[in-house]
Amino acid sequence: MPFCYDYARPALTVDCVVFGYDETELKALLIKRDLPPFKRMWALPGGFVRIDETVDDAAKRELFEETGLENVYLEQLYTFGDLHRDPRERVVTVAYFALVKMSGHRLRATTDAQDAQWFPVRQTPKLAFDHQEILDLAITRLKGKVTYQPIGFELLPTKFTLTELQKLYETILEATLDKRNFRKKILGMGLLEPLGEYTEGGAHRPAELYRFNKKKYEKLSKSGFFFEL
Amino acid sequence: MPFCYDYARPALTVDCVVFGYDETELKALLIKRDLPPFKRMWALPGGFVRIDETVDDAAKRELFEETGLENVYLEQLYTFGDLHRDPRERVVTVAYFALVKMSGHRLRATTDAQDAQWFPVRQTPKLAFDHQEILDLAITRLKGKVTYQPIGFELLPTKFTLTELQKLYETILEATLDKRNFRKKILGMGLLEPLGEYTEGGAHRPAELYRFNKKKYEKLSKSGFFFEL
DNA sequence: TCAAAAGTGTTCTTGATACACCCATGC
DNA sequence: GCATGGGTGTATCAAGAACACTTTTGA
Repeated sequence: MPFCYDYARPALTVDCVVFGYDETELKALLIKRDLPPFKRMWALPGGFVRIDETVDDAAKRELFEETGLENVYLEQLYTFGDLHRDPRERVVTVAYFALVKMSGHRLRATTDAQDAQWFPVRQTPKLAFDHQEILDLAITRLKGKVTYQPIGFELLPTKFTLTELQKLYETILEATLDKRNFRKKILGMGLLEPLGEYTEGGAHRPAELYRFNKKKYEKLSKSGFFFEL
Repeated sequence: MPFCYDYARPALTVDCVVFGYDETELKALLIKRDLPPFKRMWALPGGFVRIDETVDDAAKRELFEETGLENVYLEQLYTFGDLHRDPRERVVTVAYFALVKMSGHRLRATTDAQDAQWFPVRQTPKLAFDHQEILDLAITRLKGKVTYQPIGFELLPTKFTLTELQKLYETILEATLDKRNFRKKILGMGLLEPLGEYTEGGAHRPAELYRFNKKKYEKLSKSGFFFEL
């Protein structure tokens, strides 16, 4: 059933930059488009916002439909409203970025997507629409945010070693960090719980596993505590 | 000429939180609505995004049409996409915030607005739609941003004294600052040019006037300089 | 016994904070 | 000459940066 309006209105979509981390590299999840325009080209997962769902819900739904991911960290990034982003017609998109624990989620390609794959964020194929611009902004935002909000943990398994955590930060920040200073600072916040469990299997001393105490962070946060790396 | 679509699409609007500063207080510009819904209630200036203009342009246009302001600092804030923001129909709005030099602009109420007026940001009347939520987010953002980007100058006249600048920061941050430390830091960046001109008319020693050197900031910025208060 | 990563403290340097008096003007 | 806001420097303190060796394990 078609709908009619007095004035033409832009279409509204959502697109998600999904970040994952696989022990050495920061990756973004892309889907291969199954439909025109840009058929068979790689793009960010996304799609139209329905009339009866919030924009946030649309982002969650599209993410799930196109990649099978759910219950992930999702945050609004920016709204892209240039005129010719989409060759078909006027489309405004609200971009989101998501952080997922790669180890804990299984991908599946579904609706509208032939395929879904992880790419190193700095070595992606040519992307459809203005998705490269969106990806670049998401990387910048992640880089900026990770030092003053404890969102890095969303990219790691629940249990992790301090070295893994440090490598993650080094990867995102594209910088190297001093091991002792890093540990001093992060442990000094008192947000990491040592588990008394250790990695096994390396030809070297086992590393202790830690867990991020989110509840404690939220409590401290309310009483003025400020996470900063 | 009406337009038809296979699926109903949300309407898309822009809304602007316009900040001004009048020597003692941070203010927001509101308009009194001339049309339903919420007729005769105060609201943020804004309106529908046209099919042939970018979202940024829509924000500029609405700001100009409803308040007469142009050439002001304007930045995208957040997109609000809940279901029942507007009682008429589904409307998603892209919110912006603007910073204006109150002294240098004359207001005028025009299209869709009976009246436009400045209100202290923490003492606004009840607002239409979810505009209070938008205003609150804008205040938070301004507060967060002003310490690490030199946007405060957009709220002051081109020539200002250090005391005026300090008062501005104190107002936005809702905190008091130490005079000597403030001056040391801000002058230490080398972005303020002393003009050798002085205020006149007070029953006290005249204060030197300064100007913010935006070009110098942009140049330094590219070579890694980071503004921080 | 060797290789490989884990773990651990101290010194130095830098930037943040705290603080009080003299100056120029108008009335 | 006094009231008002403008302008200035130093000493202390806290946090960030730099830096090297010992421990534990598997092969």
